[in-house]
Amino acid sequence: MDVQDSLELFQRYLQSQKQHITQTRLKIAEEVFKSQNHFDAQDLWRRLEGPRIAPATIYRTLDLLCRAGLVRRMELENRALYERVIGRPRHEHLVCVNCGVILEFEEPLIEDRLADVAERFQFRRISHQLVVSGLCPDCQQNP
Amino acid sequence: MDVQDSLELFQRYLQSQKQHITQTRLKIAEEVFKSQNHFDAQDLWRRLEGPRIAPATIYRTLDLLCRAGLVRRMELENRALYERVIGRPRHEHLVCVNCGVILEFEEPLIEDRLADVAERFQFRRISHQLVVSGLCPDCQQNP
DNA sequence: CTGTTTGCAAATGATTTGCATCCTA
DNA sequence: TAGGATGCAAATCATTTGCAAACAG
Repeated sequence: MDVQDSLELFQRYLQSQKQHITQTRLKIAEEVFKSQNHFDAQDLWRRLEGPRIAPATIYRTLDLLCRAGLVRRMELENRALYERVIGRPRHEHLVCVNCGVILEFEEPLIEDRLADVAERFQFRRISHQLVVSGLCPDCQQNP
Repeated sequence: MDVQDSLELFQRYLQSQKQHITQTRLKIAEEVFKSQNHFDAQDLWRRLEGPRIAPATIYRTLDLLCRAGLVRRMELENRALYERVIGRPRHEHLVCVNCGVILEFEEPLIEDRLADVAERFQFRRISHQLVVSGLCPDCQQNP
């Protein structure tokens, strides 16, 4: 699943929603699909300096990418982070409250539990976010 | 665990931190401990109308209550909700993206998994938040 | 008394919105 | 060519901060 494949999925999503495939959207999506880490809307905007893209458009496009299921948004203290999701295993996050480092872990059993819970409540799941806050190994040493 | 007991714990916390026990802090804490539901800082401020309490003080006091472990803060889309934690079983949340209703569930197995993960990463947990977004039973009927 | 805490008002900062113009389809 | 998409700038809105006055210990 490389950048081109992801872009194609995005285009297919736009078509399915009868939305326009524009240069701006492709430019933003490409930068997102090239990302290796978590980033916020400002980061992305800075990385796209050069082409004159408005912050508003960044937000609008990130929203589209989330709806398309290609990007995940996670709410942290006072800011939202995004990450490419497509072509990556499902995972959750450990966030260090001291240095801010984000570690990822996979724990399929949790997903199973959530499926049970949803069924019990007759709740139709769309997404979830699990964030564990604490101290990473480094910050336990140097507090 | 009633309001008085909770207030006492708060006072004990303040003393342990060498912070003042003020009328304003007690007033806010009391209102928090009386709450039955999730609320945001604005809600709380509105409920305290009458005594002239500044929003800034609400935020500062909520922060203290969280540090004291008596209140939990949860990050939702574009806003933070708080809930009284003391004297209640640990639980996670289902949030309906349509009507906003918040359902709670207990799932101790998830906590166990997180303990394992933390050990594996040598990560010292402080707190976590798990929010499942989706459609509640009602909103599946009337979309 | 002396350092904290508070109210007030102003500052912040991320995100959203209104709108004229531009660009897909 | 028509209606959606974009850039721009202004508007929002929750939260934070600076500071003089009020208060707890």
